[in-house]
Amino acid sequence: MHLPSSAIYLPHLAYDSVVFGFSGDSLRILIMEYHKTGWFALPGGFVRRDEHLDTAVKRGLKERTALDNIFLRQFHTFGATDRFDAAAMEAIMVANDIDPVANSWLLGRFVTVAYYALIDYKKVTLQPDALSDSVNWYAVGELPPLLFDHEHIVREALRTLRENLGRNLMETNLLPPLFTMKDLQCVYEAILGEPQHRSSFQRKMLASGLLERCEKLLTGAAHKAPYLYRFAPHPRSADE
Amino acid sequence: MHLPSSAIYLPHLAYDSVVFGFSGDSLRILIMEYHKTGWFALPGGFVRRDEHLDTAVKRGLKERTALDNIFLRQFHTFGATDRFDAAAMEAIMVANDIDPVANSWLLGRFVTVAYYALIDYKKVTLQPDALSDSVNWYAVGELPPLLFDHEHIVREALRTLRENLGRNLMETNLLPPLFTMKDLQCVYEAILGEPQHRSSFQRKMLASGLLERCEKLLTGAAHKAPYLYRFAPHPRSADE
DNA sequence: ATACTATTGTCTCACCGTGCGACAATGATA
DNA sequence: TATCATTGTCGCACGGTGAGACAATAGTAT
Repeated sequence: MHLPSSAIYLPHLAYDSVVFGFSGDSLRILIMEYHKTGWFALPGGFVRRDEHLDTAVKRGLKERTALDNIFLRQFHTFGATDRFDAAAMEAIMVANDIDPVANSWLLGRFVTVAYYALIDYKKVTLQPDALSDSVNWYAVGELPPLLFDHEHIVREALRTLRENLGRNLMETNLLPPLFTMKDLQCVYEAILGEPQHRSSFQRKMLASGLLERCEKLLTGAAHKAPYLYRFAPHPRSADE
Repeated sequence: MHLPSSAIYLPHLAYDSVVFGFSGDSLRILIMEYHKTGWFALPGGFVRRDEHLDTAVKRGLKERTALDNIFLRQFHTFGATDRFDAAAMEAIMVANDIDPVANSWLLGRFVTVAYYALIDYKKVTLQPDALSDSVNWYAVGELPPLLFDHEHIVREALRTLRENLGRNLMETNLLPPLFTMKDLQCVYEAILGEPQHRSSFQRKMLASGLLERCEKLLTGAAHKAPYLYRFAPHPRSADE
């Protein structure tokens, strides 16, 4: 079986990614399940010796989601000595017919750099890797128990995402090029986990200078046709 | 000469610390100068194989400042492939009579986890390490040219510090246990780099619920004696 | 064609935080 | 006792925000 080798990868250094998906209503996270163990974990990987850290994470994400140009942010590096569970890792290797002795570098301690990503999960075709049975979406709040310190990592990712929502959303590709104010509000509500007041939300968004209003929307809905908006290529400040 | 060995430290992983100091008026940063090279860099170090990442940073800081219980926050991990300059590193080793061949692990690529710290520089006795002539304070904005990507790291540290000022300041030990509103305002102004309006500042701080007011201050100053404040052990919310 | 319904864009109002200036209180000094 | 510098507080104007109200309108039912 093809396995990462200590010759090409930096030892003791890994990354994990918390991939948030959004599809109109709920916020979910990408979780992978290891072969024959029933264990769940965040998708992660290793960094090649001549590769930019950010590039490694993009590469891993592309392998699993077939998506390029993903919105991706590093948020914390976890370096506790007890965060890694060598026994669990060895069990995973055994379940996958990997020789723990020949690959003992995988049993050592790892410092992991954690990233979060935001993608539209309707656009994704999930692709399990060599070690995993499946990669699936789980609603935040209904996650299975995760290996290592991955639940902690998820909590920190969600906290950071909520703090930075305003600054991030424009680049996330979570919305189509043209969208209604209602669409935008749904994204905010899914991520923040609480309803937003319609009229205040609209006023705030319009005042932010991040949006450009376009033409009308006509699709068959029994009500007034809403405007379409797009993210402004060059966000304007207040005085324009 | 005593030198870190690849047997005790995690390879390819380092930390760098941006130590902000405050002494009543200006904000400064701790910069070290390498022996016989005239080159400046941030104080940093390596992580022992059985050591928590955070612990490694605390250890390094204690060696240089003799301070314990420092306010310390991780803010970013820098993982570009071109961030390290092997030629410069080799020159430093030669200037310090270190054999580059026997210590070639130091010439490879390093991913560095960056932290910032906030300390009161009146309480510090600076202690150069084995590789450095001196450790000194430099005002932000008057830094010497720094090695590697350290200027970039400093900019990011300052940005993060300013964003998180409100949440952090209580734990920084930048102020004595009891302090006046004026003292607090000076800290804010040094860090933010711009003057604050006295009365608004006072109102905002009192409303934050982070402060407790104590008795009067009597020290000889030709004016009304100001109240003394301390940080509330259990910050109260608005409704109390 | 007309009435009705659901949704949307906007307006108003009250409230709160903030920049900014004014004023009184007060400890030290002359 | 008078003066001064600094401090605590108050008032005002302004802008952002939560919350509700109302008119506009595209589709649907009658």
